[in-house]
Amino acid sequence: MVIATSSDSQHKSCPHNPEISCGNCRLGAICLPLTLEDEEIVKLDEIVRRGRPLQKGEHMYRTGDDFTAVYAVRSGAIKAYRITGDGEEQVTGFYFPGEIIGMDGISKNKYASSAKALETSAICEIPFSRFEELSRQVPTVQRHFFQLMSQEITSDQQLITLLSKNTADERVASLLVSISARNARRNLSDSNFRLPMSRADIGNFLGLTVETVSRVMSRFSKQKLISINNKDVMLLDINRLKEIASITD
Amino acid sequence: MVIATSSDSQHKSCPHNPEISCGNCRLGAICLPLTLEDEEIVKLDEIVRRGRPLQKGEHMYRTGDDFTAVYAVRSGAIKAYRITGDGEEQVTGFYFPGEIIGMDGISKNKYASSAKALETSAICEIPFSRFEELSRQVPTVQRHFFQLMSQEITSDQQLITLLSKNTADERVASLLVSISARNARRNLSDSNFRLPMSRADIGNFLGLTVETVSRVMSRFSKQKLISINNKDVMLLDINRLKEIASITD
DNA sequence: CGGTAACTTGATGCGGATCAATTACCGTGG
DNA sequence: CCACGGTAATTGATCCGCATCAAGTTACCG
Repeated sequence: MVIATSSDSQHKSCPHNPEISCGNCRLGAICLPLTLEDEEIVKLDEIVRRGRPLQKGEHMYRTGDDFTAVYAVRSGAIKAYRITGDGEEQVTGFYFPGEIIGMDGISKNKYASSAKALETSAICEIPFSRFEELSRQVPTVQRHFFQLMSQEITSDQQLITLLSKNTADERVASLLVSISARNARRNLSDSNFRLPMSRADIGNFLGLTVETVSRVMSRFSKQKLISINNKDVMLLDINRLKEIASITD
Repeated sequence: MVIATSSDSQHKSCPHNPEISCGNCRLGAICLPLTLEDEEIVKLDEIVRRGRPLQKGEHMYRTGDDFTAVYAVRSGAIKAYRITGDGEEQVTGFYFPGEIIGMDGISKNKYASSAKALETSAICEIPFSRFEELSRQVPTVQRHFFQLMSQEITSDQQLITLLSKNTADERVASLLVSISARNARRNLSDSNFRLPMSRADIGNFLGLTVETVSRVMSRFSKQKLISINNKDVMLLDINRLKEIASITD
């Protein structure tokens, strides 16, 4: 093995490593391959394209771009957003490793939203026409993709409920608990993590201003529910947070 | 033809008439068969089940029921809603003839929401496992269903934006314009219709109280934008309403 | 290390919620 | 057909949570 001279010599263990397949990706258990047999994963692998990682701020796609593919996040974090009639941004979701994004493009064959990287992120591109074909051949793939889209619908509906009924405290607690749960799914700490998005993005997503988000988090901190150091968060009392978020399912 | 003695002798021209197939349903142009060839419509017809009409207040399904089918509304109007952690209702959508409901049940194989009739409604039940099979055989069916789910996602995201950014006036105007457009799609009047849902349902859906909905509508009425007589609405200045709703797409 | 963007904290104001009281509607039975 | 009771809708008065405006403070990046 050649000793690398540049600083990216640690590349092989880097989570953005492109030399990976669905078969050996440690996200297999939560990503698209979830229910697949080995030979089906091979077929999926033939379709999936892995490009260079996106840098922070780079777009995967923008509103109005021709829809060609859905994307699986392999590392990093992505935010999806739309632009309102009067030019404002509305964040519609945050996507973490193992999650699929871009399904809103199917209906009109153009993306209805934009997606950009919140930090350096590796992405698996899944060209849709080839994937559609695979779906027809492999019932479990079709079923699983129906389920993924359905999941997107139910999570959007949860957000609708949140925006319609909940207070600022409840909204912020919900987001923290949600991120915690999604970390747990990836076998990461459910109580100690870094928020990849800005306070502005959080506020935008939750239908609150930056100031309100900041105040709520400060208050949670004073109440010893969380401990914050800029973007690093520690959940000190997850159960209480869940209560505040009034998580039922 | 036998002269009917009972008052439902007008049954044959009634929109709830069960003696109908996808092939002769006048909603074909906007419903599931949209893109299908004649022989494919026949296959779809073999799957679709048409039961007796639902009376006002009757449920199609409830949260937690086993997911077995998606449903097409043939006549009437349906509201979908979930129950929040603290027992409150959150209306997530209204569904009119030609629209498909129940797709949120796919992901967990249980319905995530409940659906009930706002007035007497005829429903086409589409058993999902048989439909899945048809999707695999007929690519256009699969594609069309992907599109329907995607559409549900984008319309949920529009609602998210509405709830997050818009004022009471904008929300109410949006709903009126939306219902108007959906009526137009069915070749009904886009300016003169009856709201099948209560003010409470409207408010719940839009994240407002009954009182606010009532006030906004009264104000719109004073401004000669609409004319209201209980549930009957006439849109007097659709363009202005669209401006208020700041419809872009 | 300077400049700028991100974040925090405080003071004030407003849109819509809440509380309260009529008024209009509708199904039901006399 | 009309009287009546219950529900839905309207209208008014008050209140409160979060937005807005403003002023620091801290992190970040070239």
